[in-house]
Amino acid sequence: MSDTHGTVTIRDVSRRAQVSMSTVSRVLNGTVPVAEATRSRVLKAVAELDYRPNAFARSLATNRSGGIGVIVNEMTSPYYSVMVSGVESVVEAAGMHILVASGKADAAFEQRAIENLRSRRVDALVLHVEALSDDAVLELMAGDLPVILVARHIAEAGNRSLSIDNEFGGRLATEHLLENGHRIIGHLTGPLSFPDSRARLQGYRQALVAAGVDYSDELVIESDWLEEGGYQAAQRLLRRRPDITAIFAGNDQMAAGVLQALREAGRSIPDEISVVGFDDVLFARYLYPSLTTVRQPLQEMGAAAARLALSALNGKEVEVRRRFEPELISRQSVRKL
Amino acid sequence: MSDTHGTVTIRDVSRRAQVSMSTVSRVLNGTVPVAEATRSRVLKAVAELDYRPNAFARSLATNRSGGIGVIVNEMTSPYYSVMVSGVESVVEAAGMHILVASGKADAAFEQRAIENLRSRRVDALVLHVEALSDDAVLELMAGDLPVILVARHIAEAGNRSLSIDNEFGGRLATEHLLENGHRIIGHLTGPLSFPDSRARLQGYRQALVAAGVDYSDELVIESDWLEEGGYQAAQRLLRRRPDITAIFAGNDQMAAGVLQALREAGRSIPDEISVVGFDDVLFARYLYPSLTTVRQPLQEMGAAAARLALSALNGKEVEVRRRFEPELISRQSVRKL
DNA sequence: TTGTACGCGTTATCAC
DNA sequence: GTGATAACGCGTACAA
Repeated sequence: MSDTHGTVTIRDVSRRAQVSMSTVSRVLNGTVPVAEATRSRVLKAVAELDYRPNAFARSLATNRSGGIGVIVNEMTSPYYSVMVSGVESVVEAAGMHILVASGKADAAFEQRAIENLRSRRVDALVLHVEALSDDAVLELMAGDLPVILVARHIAEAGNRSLSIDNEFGGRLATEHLLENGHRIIGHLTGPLSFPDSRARLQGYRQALVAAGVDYSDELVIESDWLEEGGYQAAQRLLRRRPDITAIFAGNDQMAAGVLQALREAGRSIPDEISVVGFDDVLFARYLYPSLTTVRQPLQEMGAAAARLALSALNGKEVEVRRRFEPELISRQSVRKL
Repeated sequence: MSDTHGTVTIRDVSRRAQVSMSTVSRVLNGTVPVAEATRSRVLKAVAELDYRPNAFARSLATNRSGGIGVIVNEMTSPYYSVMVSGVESVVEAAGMHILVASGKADAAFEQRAIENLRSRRVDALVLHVEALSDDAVLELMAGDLPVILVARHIAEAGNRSLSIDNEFGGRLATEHLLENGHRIIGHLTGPLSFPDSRARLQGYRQALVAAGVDYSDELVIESDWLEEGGYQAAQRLLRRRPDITAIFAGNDQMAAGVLQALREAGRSIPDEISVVGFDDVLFARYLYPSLTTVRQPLQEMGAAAARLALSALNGKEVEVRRRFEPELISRQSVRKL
């Protein structure tokens, strides 16, 4: 009826159902068995009064917020938002929620974001931090707040760190080109300060060697993950080695720049030059030609991280994969030689 | 030193600073002036003990969570995430945080999402809901929780609803094509059940008429916002009117499908046919040719919504723009005839 | 300007 | 299986 006369509390429910507040709490939380008759009486009162538990009071009593903190570089990025959505699906299903903060791949930002989420009293943290040092991360993990590390391998973090096999991904991309008959394959890396860049480069190199193709520094250019960087690097590569027949870009954004540079140079794709990207971001399929790339299972990794976080909370051990393997997505930007 | 022996509370600080708990509270919240000497003594104690206020207790006492709820169709969408980031920047600057939930453009989902955020006790709600009826929205807004409506105009919502002038956007796109000499201009709409679709169509029509070009149903096809839909609709359009020289797609995703269909039909873009999209999502610039489109000021609108929400909380009136105007972003997909 | 004492709504502990 | 009651940590009248 009239729910305007102040807030309905558990005490009101208890009075109406003629039981103690404790019993109401038990019915609602299902912690301890309650006689069926009492139970339904309580539920009836709850419905009639339209009672909603006060999350603040509950949190104060349990010292749990029901929130999981998530940190990624940039939540607007199509790349990270997929990971976040993986976390969310699991967390949501557990009746909890997520709080997202941006780290901007900057140590100070990341530190601040962590502090921020802590002050909000999140129950656990899922971190994708790129700038923070291993030591800082480990120190955080030593605290009492459960922390799960995503897309980053730190040996000392044990089973609390999930990672992607970037080396394997680099191999996948390169092997795909080799299998299509390519022998002169350029590679654009992200900044080599990123472990991901180095691992992908390593995979590229391994695949070449395994196929009996000599590795050459001349074919590798360090770039910056960005479209413009890919554009310029591709131009340099074309000047250095006009005989190149394929380019493996370290991410899709650089690949977009590569496509543009090739078009401007009058090289048709994939007829004259093939291109492979990395990430499989949303726009990869919209590029022209649609981009063959290496997909990272970000959604799955986010979900696994969430499961680990929840398990750390309820104490139940859970089996999740800790090393994720990328997958080749074949589209139109590669052609058989 | 040792911060492992239990939690530091405001009582510990008060004892150490030789003041009452109230005084500590005052210093921390700056509600009431405190003598400078006392103040610095308190701050010193806070620092020494590394005291962090308990957000739960604070919320229980103030009945404020510091959280602003945000609902969008899909938070992974590059489109909506921009709006969310607009909200976040303002909310964050105010020392608060956001909670995001997905509405999936489905009334039941939207209702559930709202209920969910309410149970988390958010202090205000920023809503981008497409399926929920006007009545349901108005009923919600009649409650005690401040609600700001985004990208949706409901007259009865008064100054709590922000909207984009889609009609103007449709005019912009069409006028741009007209100015470039085009006369036979097709238009692909989203589902006409969406007010946005109808408004953009209306703008298209107005621009034609204003330029003395007859409007023809034959040139308009209702589609579904999706790439595949745009692809098929473009094919139909080409069959109906092979003499068409330009297509205005109701959003960028359909425009991507249009580009593909045109390529397959052997019509070069923009030499034979020009294309304009709507939204300016992230991938618009990566399409080939890069897409001329109509940008929606989503970031700004999100920020304005956040400011309104905060103003509703602290009672201070604030001036914000309530009607937003889209803007033409000229790229490579349109050519002068 | 500062201190005292109570209330916020729930869960947990202990008794019955 | 159920009830009484003491925390939980902070804000805030009210008093001094």
